[in-house]
Amino acid sequence: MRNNTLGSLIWLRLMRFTNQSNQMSNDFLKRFDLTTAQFDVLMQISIYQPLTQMELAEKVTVTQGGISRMLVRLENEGYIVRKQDWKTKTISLTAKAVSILEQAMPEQLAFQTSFFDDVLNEEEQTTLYTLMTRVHKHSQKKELPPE
Amino acid sequence: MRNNTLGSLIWLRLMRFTNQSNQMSNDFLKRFDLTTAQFDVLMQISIYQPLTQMELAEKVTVTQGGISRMLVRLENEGYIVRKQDWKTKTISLTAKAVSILEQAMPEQLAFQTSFFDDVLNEEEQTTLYTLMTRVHKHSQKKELPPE
DNA sequence: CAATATCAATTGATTAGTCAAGCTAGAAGA
DNA sequence: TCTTCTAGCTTGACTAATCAATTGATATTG
Repeated sequence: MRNNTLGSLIWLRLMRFTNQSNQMSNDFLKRFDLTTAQFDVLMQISIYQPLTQMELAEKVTVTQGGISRMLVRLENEGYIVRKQDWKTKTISLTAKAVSILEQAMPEQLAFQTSFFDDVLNEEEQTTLYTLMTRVHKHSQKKELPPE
Repeated sequence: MRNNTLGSLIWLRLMRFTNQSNQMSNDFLKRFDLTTAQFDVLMQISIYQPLTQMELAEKVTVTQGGISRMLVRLENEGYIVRKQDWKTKTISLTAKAVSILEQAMPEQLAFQTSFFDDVLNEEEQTTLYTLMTRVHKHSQKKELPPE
């Protein structure tokens, strides 16, 4: 029954790895009272602020509904402010979020980096990045096969 | 503010890709009335059945709580049967699940494979698989950095 | 034999997300 | 000006997961 292709093995590997490292990252970020998803969203806001919810949703590849709920939580925690600007809501970070990010960002970057630095040299990392970039870019313009 | 390392770029790429391809896979599997997570679980059961919930949880890297809820759904849909064996519950597939898997498995495998076959040659796929395997295996024995 | 320890599975509260239907406010047409 | 359209956001119902506390069933100990 198991006639796996190389591609399907890569796929599973990627899924298991991201799943696992995501959990570890959640664990790590507990010291800053953040989850990986929240950190990701706050980072994107900090880079592109001020921006609308639609724009943000696209950056983190989440639906409008998903970003709406996430922002409600972040707003309740006092990390962001939204103000109705015209018919759009513009998002920006609070001082609290800025100061937490300042601490958390370098540490989280180092944490992410350590997954690769520990086992791959620079050349191998460049190769991995190049290959994954090609795969990712391709997937973005991929169509669903016909039924 | 953006002094990203190569590792952190790889990390983000992996997260975005798996996130996206997972959604596409969900979309694809709708024709079989399955989600990616359900397909994954059913596949593992089909390979290792009969097995306990703990064992299954480990195979798909989910907590006991997570697998418990997932199995309730799969049981309600008539895909699996659980029977209390001693103090453990043993899981096995129903005929319905077997026949659906028989159809869905080759198609899902082809679908996964196409993410890579379309843009990477055999050698590149082998390289990608090797690198990711090293990264994944390393992450499994990784410890959380001290506070 | 009754009390307790142990291990598997379930469950309540929460985060995170999807889809699709419903609001809401400003823009445009009659 | 008043209705209609539309873009952006929210929300209800659901899948999927986590953690931590609880339940259930057997095994062990006093």
